[in-house]
Amino acid sequence: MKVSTRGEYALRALILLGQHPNVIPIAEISEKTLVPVNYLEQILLQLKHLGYVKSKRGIRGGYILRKSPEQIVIGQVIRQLEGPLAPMGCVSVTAYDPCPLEEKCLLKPLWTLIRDTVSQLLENTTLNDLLEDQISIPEGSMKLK
Amino acid sequence: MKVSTRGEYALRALILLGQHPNVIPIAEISEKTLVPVNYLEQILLQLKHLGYVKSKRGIRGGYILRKSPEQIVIGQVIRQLEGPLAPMGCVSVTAYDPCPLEEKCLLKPLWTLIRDTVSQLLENTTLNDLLEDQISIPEGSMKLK
DNA sequence: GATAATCTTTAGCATATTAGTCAACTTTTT
DNA sequence: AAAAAGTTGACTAATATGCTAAAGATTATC
Repeated sequence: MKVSTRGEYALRALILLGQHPNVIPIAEISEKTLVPVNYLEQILLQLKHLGYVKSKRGIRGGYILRKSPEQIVIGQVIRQLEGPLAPMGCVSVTAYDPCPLEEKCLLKPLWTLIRDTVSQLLENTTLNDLLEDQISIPEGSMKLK
Repeated sequence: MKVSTRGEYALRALILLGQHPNVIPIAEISEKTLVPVNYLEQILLQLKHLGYVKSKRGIRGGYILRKSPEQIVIGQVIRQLEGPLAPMGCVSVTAYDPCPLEEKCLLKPLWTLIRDTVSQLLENTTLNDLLEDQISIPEGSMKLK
């Protein structure tokens, strides 16, 4: 049930960019986020292609947010960087992968519930929520049965 | 955010065993769950060492549940078979792994929330719940802010 | 007690993923 | 022109995953 470094690193970079309105060179992002420069380049490039950031070349170049923090949905970033949020292919909406057992599978409801829960959580969190440190425990939290 | 086949297969086997009160040979479990025999042997062995099942050797041998379905907590099975439920080491209770950013990390609250949510879900589901197909969407579902 | 079914255990392998490095190249600014 | 900075792609090392092979140990039944 892990999130890979790629997603984590991307979010770190986005947070840093969200905290500063100006262009920041990769080297500085790397320092502040503790992500190796060369690896970070790949990730920033991908974020650029996805439209989250834009880059400026040359002597005072670097990266800057393209979308506003309210428009950047964490769930989407993670999905785009490291694949479906679903724990199993059989319950993935973005990468459905059928399974021969499916019909009478007693596990599917559980995987579905997990998928829905995690998805709901991440789809309703934006970069802005993170920046404002507004993540909190939902009120009437999870109850089964 | 994937669950590996190992956890999935273990649960499939436990479900099958939970559905039958008698000893079932590996070959039959393999057929019914669609898991390769040799791989299944490893997994059942691990489940045996963990105390979930017991085995009977010889000509009418096979596997049978050791604990009752109510006592088998899905979250624990998954954790024991494939490691911590937490999405990141920095928020894992069973395998905490510090991170230099931690203090001012704006991501940690999010990871914590995910960990707590998934954990709560899986820790409150037993094999019995699966057998009775009683997994359902929690009432006052997730709300952020 | 032989034997056949079954469990037990170890070793190994192929593939995929992850994390990261390196180096050459292009663009832009000064 | 030169320097700073982004762009790109190839390449590597480590690890995890999914699975196979095979030899050995145990036990129920005849």
